[in-house]
Amino acid sequence: MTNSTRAGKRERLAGAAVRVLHEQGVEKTTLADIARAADVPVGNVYYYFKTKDQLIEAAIEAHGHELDSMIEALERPATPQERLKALLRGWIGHSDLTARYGCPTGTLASELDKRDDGLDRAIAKVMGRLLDWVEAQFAAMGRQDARELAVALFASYQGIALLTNTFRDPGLMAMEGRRLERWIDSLS
Amino acid sequence: MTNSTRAGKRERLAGAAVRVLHEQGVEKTTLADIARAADVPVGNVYYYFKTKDQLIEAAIEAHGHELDSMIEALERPATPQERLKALLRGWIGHSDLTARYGCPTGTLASELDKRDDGLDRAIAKVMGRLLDWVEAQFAAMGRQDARELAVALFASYQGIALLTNTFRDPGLMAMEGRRLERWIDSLS
DNA sequence: GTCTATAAAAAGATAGAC
DNA sequence: GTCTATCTTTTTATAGAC
Repeated sequence: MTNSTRAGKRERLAGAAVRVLHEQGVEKTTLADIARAADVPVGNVYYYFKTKDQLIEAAIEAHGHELDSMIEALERPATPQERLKALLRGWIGHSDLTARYGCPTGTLASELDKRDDGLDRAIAKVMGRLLDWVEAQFAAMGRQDARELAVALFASYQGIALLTNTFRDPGLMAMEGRRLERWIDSLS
Repeated sequence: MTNSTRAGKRERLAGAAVRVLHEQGVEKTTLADIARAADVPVGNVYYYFKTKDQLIEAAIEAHGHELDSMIEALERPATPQERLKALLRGWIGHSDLTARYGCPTGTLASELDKRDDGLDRAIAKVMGRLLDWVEAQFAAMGRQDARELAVALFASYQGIALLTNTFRDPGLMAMEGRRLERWIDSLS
């Protein structure tokens, strides 16, 4: 087998892990679940990842790359206000998935915090990159309190994702999303 | 042994479970952990609870009673604005604990959602009672959009609790708490 | 009613055939 | 490099002595 095939399976496992960890949570997910989703035999997983931790770490990295791509796409709109609203609309667009499984980043962060491996720091870094991007938008709007506003917006999203998930009601996310859009408009 | 002793151990187990589940999470917590915290032999747990699920359910109920007591205490201030700000200050007062373990209700809701027993509905009901109380305060302020405001406030709290936990920074909670106090004042 | 010892099941990890 | 079979550990749950 060539190296490219090897890389392919590794990435397939990491990609499948992102999906399955979001749907089932870290602790309820077995290596067998991920292997099945990636169409790889269970025992073979250990050729690519020495431990379950290393596979989770790869999943965090893969999820981080997805978020980085999202951020890149969000750079298109001309004004920071429009960019932030595009972010909000992206979140609202996933409200059905959020109602079922919560925010992928938030649920992962919450669960990894309970483990004593260092993986909670990895997901914190990923979340930090998105938070920094939001802060940059508020700064571009000329706000001195950009960090505080970024934390507020991000917290509102994480919180409404949790409520949407807990009450299984995508409508909550749509309602709060509209409110946050009005709030962003009011800041200009 | 008398019934009162029996009830005592049952409640001690449920109370210990509330604490340990908050600190370690549902999935990382074993019955042995809870038994140790309650000072009860492991095997004896099954005399009081037939399954782990039933013990978790009792913990949810006990946590619900704690929240109900908190709500009762929050009724003291004369105006709804003061009552909401008292709630905020209570949250801020727990920011160190939140930085270490997250919001007890939110982390529980997030984790229980991944299980296929029905316990996620139980924690949703508990959270719903607090949300309803917040809504009642906004309604008492004469707001027609009381539900929307209640969802927004509660989401902000749940979200900032998650960020506070993820970044291990109690200061985030203090900062957002002050912002929310100003926001409540601005609504009158 | 209380507790110990142990069974049963699940999941992570490894050895070794191919 | 790939995969099967199996070992080990952990944790839930039960049987039965006291």
